[in-house]
Amino acid sequence: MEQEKSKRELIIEAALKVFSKEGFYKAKVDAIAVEAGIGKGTIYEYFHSKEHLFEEMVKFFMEEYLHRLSLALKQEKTFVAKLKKYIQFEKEVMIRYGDLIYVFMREAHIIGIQIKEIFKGSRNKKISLVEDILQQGIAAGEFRKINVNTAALVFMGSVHHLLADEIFINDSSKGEIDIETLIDILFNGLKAAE
Amino acid sequence: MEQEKSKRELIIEAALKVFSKEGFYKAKVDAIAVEAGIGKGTIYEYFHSKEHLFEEMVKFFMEEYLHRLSLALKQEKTFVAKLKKYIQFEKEVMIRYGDLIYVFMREAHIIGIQIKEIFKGSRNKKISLVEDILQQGIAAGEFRKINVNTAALVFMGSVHHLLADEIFINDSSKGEIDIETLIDILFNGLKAAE
Amino acid sequence: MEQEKSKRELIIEAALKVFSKEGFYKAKVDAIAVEAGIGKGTIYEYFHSKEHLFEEMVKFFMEEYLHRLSLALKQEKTFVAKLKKYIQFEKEVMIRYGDLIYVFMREAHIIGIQIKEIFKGSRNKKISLVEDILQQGIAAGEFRKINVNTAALVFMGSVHHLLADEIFINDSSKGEIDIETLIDILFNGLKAAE
Amino acid sequence: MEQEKSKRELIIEAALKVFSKEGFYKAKVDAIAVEAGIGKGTIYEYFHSKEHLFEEMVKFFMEEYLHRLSLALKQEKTFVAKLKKYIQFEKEVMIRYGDLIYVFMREAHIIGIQIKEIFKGSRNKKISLVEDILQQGIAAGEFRKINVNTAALVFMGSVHHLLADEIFINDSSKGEIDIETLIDILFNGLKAAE
DNA sequence: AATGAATGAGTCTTCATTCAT
DNA sequence: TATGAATGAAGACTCATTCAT
Repeated sequence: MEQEKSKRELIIEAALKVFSKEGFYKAKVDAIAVEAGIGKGTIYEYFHSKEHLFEEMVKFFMEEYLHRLSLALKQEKTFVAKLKKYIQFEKEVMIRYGDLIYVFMREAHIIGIQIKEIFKGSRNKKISLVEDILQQGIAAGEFRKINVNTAALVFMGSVHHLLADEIFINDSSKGEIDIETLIDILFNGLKAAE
Repeated sequence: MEQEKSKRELIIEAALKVFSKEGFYKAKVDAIAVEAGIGKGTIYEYFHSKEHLFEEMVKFFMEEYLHRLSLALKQEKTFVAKLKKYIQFEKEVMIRYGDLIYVFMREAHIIGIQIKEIFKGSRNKKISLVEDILQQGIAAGEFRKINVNTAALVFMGSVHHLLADEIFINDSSKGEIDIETLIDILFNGLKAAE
Repeated sequence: MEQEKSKRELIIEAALKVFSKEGFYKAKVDAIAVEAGIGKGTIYEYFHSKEHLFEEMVKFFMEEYLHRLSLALKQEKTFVAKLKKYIQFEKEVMIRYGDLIYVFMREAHIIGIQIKEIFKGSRNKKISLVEDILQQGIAAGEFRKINVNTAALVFMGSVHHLLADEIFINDSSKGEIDIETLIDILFNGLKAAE
Repeated sequence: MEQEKSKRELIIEAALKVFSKEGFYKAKVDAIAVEAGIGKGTIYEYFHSKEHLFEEMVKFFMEEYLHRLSLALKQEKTFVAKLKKYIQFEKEVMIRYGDLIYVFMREAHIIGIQIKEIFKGSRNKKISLVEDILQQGIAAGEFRKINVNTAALVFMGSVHHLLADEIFINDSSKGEIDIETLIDILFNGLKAAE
């Protein structure tokens, strides 16, 4: 039982490596087996099909991702520190796995797997985490009583775009985005002082 | 001559429909031929391979996209109107073609096609268009002298995320994002008045 | 009429070049058209199919080949000179066209074209030419009253093998076979003097 | 191990049958699979491609051929018996496989496979076998001190031509060549006694 | 008569999946 | 339970042939 769970995770982690690098169609089941250090047939002892493995891997990744993000944010006290932690966390994930969530969402859609609900749920949880931080800022009197959902998406989108720009377009594998300017813009806005 | 160009474009447009719906690997050359209303072999009269067709289609789409965006922005006078036009334009493209640029970029990477430069160029042109608008705002004394590159990415990322959230996650195929709140946040910031 | 014959021959000669270099299957009708400097469709005005063109080309080649060989041999008076002329002629053909007759025979067989009779007829004519020379030697009292058919095949086979060895195996594109030794062996035999 | 070698050879032998009958281009991988009584995909477990299979089959055939010829010749004591054995061996091979070596050489050349060296090596080994026999005759004082290389080629070419004439042209599937006359001509020459 | 753009039947090859061991 | 040899459905691509101009 313990053994089986361990092997299952072994496969999922190998799948994560291969699918994130090759995408669903270019990834070979063979390559995943090699990555996991097991026989090809063994994969089919734990998953009905390549699609099923992909689906389970997505679930695993999303849960793990949200769990770790949640833990990371909890480690910080102030909402500013939390926002900066969020940026840091996203940066590390993007450097390691690339723009995986977008990619998985897209591929799941093409494959026809019904995991939209998983993405929706995960995404909403993630948004909630950011909304909570912003709410904390409002409660502290530091932020205006703005629509936190929109604000959360603005923040997340900004971070995502800045990171993607650095990492995927400018090939800066460090993703050295201008955090201070970002925070400044989001906090103080673009408008000139009247 | 005129005829040939017409047939080439016919294929590219069919390819755009099929590739945007199915992605590179799931798309069948056959399906593109059917979509174009021609024989399978005809595609190979105009493109060496499926990959070549994909590459040419991406170039075509990116050029067309930037050209239209540029025209749309020129139609507006004030920078506020331009920013709203940008949102409108992005919304329409995303509703029609989905998150194509992200998708194409990812797939091109996996296929191994050397079109990163095309994306890079296009992306930089698009950023420039937004930077120009923000610069106009600064020149008009309405915006602070902020780093326009970061600001442009913040704006674009915000718009993209809000739209993607509406269209892909919440299935609101209209993408009814909260433009006023977005503009308010970006202009005035999150901070409470002191 | 004159015009048509000319174009037909033009195509056959182009076909000869391409088929002798590429073989039946690898040769493209397109390549033959390019070689002939005409449009692809034009070939089908003169021949029903690739097979038919191949068949007609084989007939043309065999007739031309035998005609020229016959003329070349007639130019020589003595049977020794004729035999040497035969070697010279075979050498030139083999350098220019490769081992075409074998090849055509083989390919015709595979394609399923009924030209075995053509080869049979041509081959028998060629054997007759050599038999006549040998008969001339016998008549002159220079040769024993040996079975001329077998002797002709021995001579032809010897020449063919020596040439093929030089040209195809040892890459000596000149085919410098040891004519004197060949003639010596065939005339005087291998046996030591008693 | 034993099993794998067995399956590999099974495929090669099926390939030999099909390629020798159809030639490289007309032969279908499917047909080879059917001939071998296995699935189409299995062939690709043992060979990268149709070309690779062809190449390996040629190597196999050439080695087997030379090995058997060598053994057959060793069984005979006198050089005359060895020469007759050579003829007998060639006849059997040609009846069974056709003019395979010529054909394979030609096709390998067209396909562009680099097996010319294999043919060259095999051919030289075969020539050596015949040269050794002739050398034995010279050593025994039965043959003149003639150039054995040329003599070997004369002998081999004569045999080949006589057999090809019988088998391919005159459709005598028995290849009943006139061995006595051949030996007589080669031993005693064509010349009339002085 | 001459052309070459258009076609689609035909073939090699890949790879997810099965199943005997 | 774990394996990997065997399979064959599926798909990219080629090229002989047609036919409208």
